[in-house]
Amino acid sequence: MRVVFMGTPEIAAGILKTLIASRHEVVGVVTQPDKPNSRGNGIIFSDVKKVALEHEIPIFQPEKASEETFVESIRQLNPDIIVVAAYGQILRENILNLPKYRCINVHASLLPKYRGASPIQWAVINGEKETGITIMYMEKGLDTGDMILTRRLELAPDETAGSLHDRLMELGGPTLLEAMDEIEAGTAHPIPQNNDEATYVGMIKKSMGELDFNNKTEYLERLIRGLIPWPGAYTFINGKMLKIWKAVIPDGRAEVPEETGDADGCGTSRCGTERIPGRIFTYGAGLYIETADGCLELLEVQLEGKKRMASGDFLRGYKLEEGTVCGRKADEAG
RNA sequence: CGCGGGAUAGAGCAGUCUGGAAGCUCGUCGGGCUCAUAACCCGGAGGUCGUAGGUUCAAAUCCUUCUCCCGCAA
Repeated sequence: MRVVFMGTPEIAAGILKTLIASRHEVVGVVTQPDKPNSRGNGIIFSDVKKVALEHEIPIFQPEKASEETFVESIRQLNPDIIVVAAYGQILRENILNLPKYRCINVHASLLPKYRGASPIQWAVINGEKETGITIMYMEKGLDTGDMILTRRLELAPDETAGSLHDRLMELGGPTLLEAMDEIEAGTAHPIPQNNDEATYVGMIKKSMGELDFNNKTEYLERLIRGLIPWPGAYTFINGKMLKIWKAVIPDGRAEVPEETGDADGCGTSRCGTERIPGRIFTYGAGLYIETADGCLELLEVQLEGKKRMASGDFLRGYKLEEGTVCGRKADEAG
């Protein structure tokens, strides 16, 4: 089939690669406009654009995908189908109804759950046991179209959004090709989504990564995994940002053994009786931080301006004073 | 030219302001001690102080250039 592909980030780029390697002909690629580089000068291309450049496929970067001039240029490519994966813009009917086989979408969740922009992260944060890829027809609503194909995937106990992203990216390509085969052969049997079971997730914001240690250990540990590699979970230590790249629940326990002398849930006797969420301390060779109901062991951290490193390395160079409490540097303003 | 931090032994850092013998905590190697240990003791190896120039009797340190890494803001 003649395919126009629309997508932007890495997961879309991975699916595009699979598509290019298949028997289908990718006649055009649509991606978000270039953005200024994060630091210094220059601009940065989307991952999808890089792949398209490598394979010398025509690239379109409209500010708005509903622009009539853009729609017309897609029409002239005469695609049989348009494949969309994490493009980042809402498509209107002037695009949706353009190709013979319409537009299909690769979505990284088991719809109707986790409709929206960040299904991968939330699957991790919510501690889901499984997630997957759904291929569906697109319609006007947000991720509401009829489902063509679903593939499931089990989450590992230490799954991060990054690792899950990679696995879903691998799963997404073949699933897409399979669905396209069915569509072309006329054997696809799209089934409508049960809207009553639908859930929505919005875009991940940077501020979501600021840890509130008044939460439970279990939740914090999942949140940290769900925000890797972006934006990353963080707190503040002595006014400086401390990113937490990897943390575990000590001994796999989150519950506080009550009325014991060392009731901190870590099996340590360091916390004493008074609980101060956010207090950071060392015990043996480990680095820990207190939460509402126990403590987290920090394994990999990154101080503002530094590289990420194992907590042991961090401790070797950082003068950690006893009783230091991490958290917002609120009182500095006065 | 958006703001800022950084580059010193395999790792993490101090030393730079106030120029004057290359240090610390670990790791590593060898030896010792112990029923035992993330234990302790003794000893060793390992660095053109990111690059290129300049100032100076003397530069990790002061001046200039370049490269690379990172945080923030977008």
